Amino acid sequence: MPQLDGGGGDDLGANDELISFKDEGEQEEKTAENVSSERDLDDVKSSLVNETENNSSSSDSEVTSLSSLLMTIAQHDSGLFKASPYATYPLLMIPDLGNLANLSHLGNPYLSPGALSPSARTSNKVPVVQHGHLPPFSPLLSYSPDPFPPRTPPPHLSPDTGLPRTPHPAELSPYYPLSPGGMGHMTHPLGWLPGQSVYGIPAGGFRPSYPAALAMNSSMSSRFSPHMVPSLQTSVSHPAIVSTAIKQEPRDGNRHGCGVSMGDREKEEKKPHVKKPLNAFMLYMKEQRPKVVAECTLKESAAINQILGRRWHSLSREEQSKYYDMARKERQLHSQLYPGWSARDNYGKRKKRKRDGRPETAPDGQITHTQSAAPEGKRHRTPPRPENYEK
DNA sequence: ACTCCTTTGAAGTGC
DNA sequence: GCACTTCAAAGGAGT
Repeated sequence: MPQLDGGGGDDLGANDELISFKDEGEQEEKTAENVSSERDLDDVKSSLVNETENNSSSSDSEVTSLSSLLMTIAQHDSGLFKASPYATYPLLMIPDLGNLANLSHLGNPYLSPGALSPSARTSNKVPVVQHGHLPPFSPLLSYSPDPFPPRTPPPHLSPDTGLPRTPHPAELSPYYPLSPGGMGHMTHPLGWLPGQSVYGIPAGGFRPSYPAALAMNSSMSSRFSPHMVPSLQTSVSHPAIVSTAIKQEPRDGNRHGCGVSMGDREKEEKKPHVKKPLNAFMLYMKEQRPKVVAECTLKESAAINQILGRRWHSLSREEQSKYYDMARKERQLHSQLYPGWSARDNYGKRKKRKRDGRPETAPDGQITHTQSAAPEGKRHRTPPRPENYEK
């Protein structure tokens, strides 16, 4: 494992204990990994493909089972993907919030040079100005102390009236093209990839996306005096926001089974579902999945994820730290955008899973089940984070 | 149409 | 503080 002497001084996760859930076989595999690290990827790929194809055509149910397929993958996966996972590492994440200005020249889609307010340039924190009368995302709309706004009306102002108009994110970031209907078709440069389906956008619109909000924060803060800040009830949604009414629509009349009245239920359904920020591994998966799919023709996500899990473990501490860093920034931004959000809010948003086939009661009283796939003793705990990790 | 599978990590809950 | 649970993504497979 590339990780991490989780010493107490390790700010990557000093308090977290690294529990390897690799079994002994995987230890051996680790050695084999080194030995086979130079194997021709094409050979492995073709082997994988062949075996996969054989599996799919075989009448042997043992062979066709997913588990046997995964065994096959496991056999071939040792040291399989040694290419740097950063060969195409995009500058996806909002860089360290305190260093945004320094990084903006690198092509960060969210920022233009000089977009940050002085406070943002010098602070590690996203400037937060919380006004009770503003919508929840207002924290990102800090007002710039910049006393010298541009004399010419910015694009956010109507050329006719000089009054503020709501800037569309497409105007703020190249990543947010306008959809034909005028609704913002938001895609997150981090992996909310172009063409990816957009999460539910309620009529009134949601808060702006991370990048859009940040772009707004950046650009507007230097352009607008407080009274000029336009409404941000744009028709934009963050991919993390899912309209419950659209994505989580219960089919029965009383899915929650707790006597929720129709009105309450409707309200609940319409309440946007703010998703969890992606963790380091999820970010890694999002980035690497297409490569793995292309490399081994596998499409089954479960199999892909197993491969990605192994590749994740094969990453060096430094490599992993990049993703931990990205994830940390995601969480920071998420918390800035949704200060009151809790992961608990989403409990029960998914269909519950069973544990050992037994129904289980979730914290909210719903039937649930745990990660049945993780065998006893292999269940993971939070591993230590890379060296520069900060909560 | 819906759920499961499979991975790791963050965060929540309960003791 | 520990153990456990849930949910983030993904898409094929199974019901």
